Amino acid sequence: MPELPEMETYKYLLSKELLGRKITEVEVEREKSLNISAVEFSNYVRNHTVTSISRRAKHLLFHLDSGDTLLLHLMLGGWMFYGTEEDKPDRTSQVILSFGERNLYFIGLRLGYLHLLNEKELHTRLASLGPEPLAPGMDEHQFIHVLKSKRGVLKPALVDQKLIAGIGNCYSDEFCFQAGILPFRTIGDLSMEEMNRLYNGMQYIFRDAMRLGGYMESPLFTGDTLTGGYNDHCRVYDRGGEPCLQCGQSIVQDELSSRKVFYCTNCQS
DNA sequence: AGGGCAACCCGGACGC
DNA sequence: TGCGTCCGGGTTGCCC
Repeated sequence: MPELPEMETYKYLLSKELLGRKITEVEVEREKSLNISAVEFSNYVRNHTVTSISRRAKHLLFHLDSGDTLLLHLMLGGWMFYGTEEDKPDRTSQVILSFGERNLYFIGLRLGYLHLLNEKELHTRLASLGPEPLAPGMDEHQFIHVLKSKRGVLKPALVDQKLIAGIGNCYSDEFCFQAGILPFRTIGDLSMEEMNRLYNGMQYIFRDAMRLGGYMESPLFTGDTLTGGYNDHCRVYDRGGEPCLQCGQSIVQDELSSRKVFYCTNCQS
């Protein structure tokens, strides 16, 4: 669900709102979303200031002036809303952080979580993640090097967070479509030219999706026109049975290592 | 090493 | 309207 471009959009918009602001109140509706008790969590977080917000893979990191970090993973279907009590969408939230009048609502955290970690714990938690797909060092040579370090089927490799971190079910299909490669191809069978196309597809799709605000369905706040701008731009994901926007042939919905997968057999080979 | 799979979790969509 | 049922899906860990 929320993947790199969606979290990057959250980071961009929330940074503008929250940097230097103090968390005035904490409300925990669902203790399981935390790694410590609700009382401890509140005591450690309340009256601390958000000094910066960063992203690592599909995680969002709220750095506090205490030196601790709130590590957020939205997993499936998690999302956020920032606004007043009246603006709040009619959904149950698991955690609410108040910044004076306005609140940051964490909604739809099922397997998702908001964990309070010190520097060491944070480092340990993120240690197994692979490199960022958009890091400066991730040029085509590095990408191909990383990809070829794994054998097996392409799509499972693309969504493997230990290999490259931040790609999920939707964008892996979009990269493959952009590159004209079927997602169930084997990595070892890909030519250099195809791997280059995959790299360029990843760069293009991710940058385009970030520019347009990702595919989250709900706005982050009232009047937010950025979030979700990419909703109608997916060309294969969740378009099973619909015509391919490039050739008109029906998009195939299939299953690959117990994941949904979408592709066009005419445009991809 | 890679593939397969169960477990985790529960709001909300859907059916009757 | 109201209640019961079941789905979704990233991640981890285990087994083969």
